[in-house]
Amino acid sequence: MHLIMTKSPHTAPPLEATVTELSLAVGLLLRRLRAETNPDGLTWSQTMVLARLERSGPMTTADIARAEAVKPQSMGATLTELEGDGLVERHRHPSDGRQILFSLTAKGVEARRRRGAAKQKWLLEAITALNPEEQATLMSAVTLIKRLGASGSRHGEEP
Amino acid sequence: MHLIMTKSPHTAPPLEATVTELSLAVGLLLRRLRAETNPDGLTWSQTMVLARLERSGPMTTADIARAEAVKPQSMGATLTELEGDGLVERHRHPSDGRQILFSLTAKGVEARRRRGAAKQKWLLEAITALNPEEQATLMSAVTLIKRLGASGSRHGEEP
DNA sequence: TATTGTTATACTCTATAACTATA
DNA sequence: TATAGTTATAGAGTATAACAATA
Repeated sequence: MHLIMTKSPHTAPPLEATVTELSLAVGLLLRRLRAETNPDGLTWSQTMVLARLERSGPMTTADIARAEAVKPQSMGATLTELEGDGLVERHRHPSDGRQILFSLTAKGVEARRRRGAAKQKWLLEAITALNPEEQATLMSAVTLIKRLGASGSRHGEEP
Repeated sequence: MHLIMTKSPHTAPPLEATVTELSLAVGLLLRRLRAETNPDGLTWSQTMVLARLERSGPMTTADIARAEAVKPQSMGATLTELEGDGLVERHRHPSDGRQILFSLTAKGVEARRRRGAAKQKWLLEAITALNPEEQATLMSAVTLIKRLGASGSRHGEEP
């Protein structure tokens, strides 16, 4: 069991150190993920949206924006790119003419399948190299980080 | 103890799901952190560099770039901004005329102190709201995430 | 020749503001 | 009037490429 220790107990309450260390760690990992995203010419953000649609099924622009904690306009831009690449398609909402549902196309599903094999190999290997206890800790932490990411926000929760 | 379960056991090995879920969670949290960074007019990246210099002492451009997993040119831009704001200052390296050491100025130290109190209040509160076991899990995971972020890379390790 | 840093340029991601269409 | 989405513009954060100075 590894615990983060601040250099001296009097600097700050441990939880403040955790905020800083968590921020640094998350920033570092995300930059690594971003830097390596690209077997299909997809950016990291595009990949994340595809992953979410695959997992959650058809969603509206606003729904995806809420889940990813970005503004609808920003998500609209990403979806337009993905649509241009033929990876997602739009459908009219059955009862509300304003809303538009996005879902993966066959090509989008295929892109997800290919990625599963090739991408983020380094991260998969790094996680595989952890011992079982560490893997369990990481998986538990993922749910906690999601809660933190969704907490105290005007944003909606993730499904 | 919370475990992430994939919807059906046959979709993918659990560790692949962990890669995806970890990516989504980290992306979400980082967007929240980025969005809220700004009591002093500092951006998130600037804040992270100040935090690192505070923790590790004087570092060269290349050192910081390695630690943050960005290119030296990118870090150079960030450091130039911070220098322009009077938060960091440069010093000649004692033995190598090519290298430049950056350290916090008094104003930079003050900015860190003020931030400790005010910033990322929502995250500190969210972490405080976790139970002790969850907090311990999170702290353990921070060290794991740092290792993942540094793994398999041409980048150096973090101090 | 290899390394550290700088300058110039471009792309990704996201935000804010103003607008249109539907509820 | 409130909500979903679109269009236009801007800024932050990086990257790549080409260069200068030092080792």
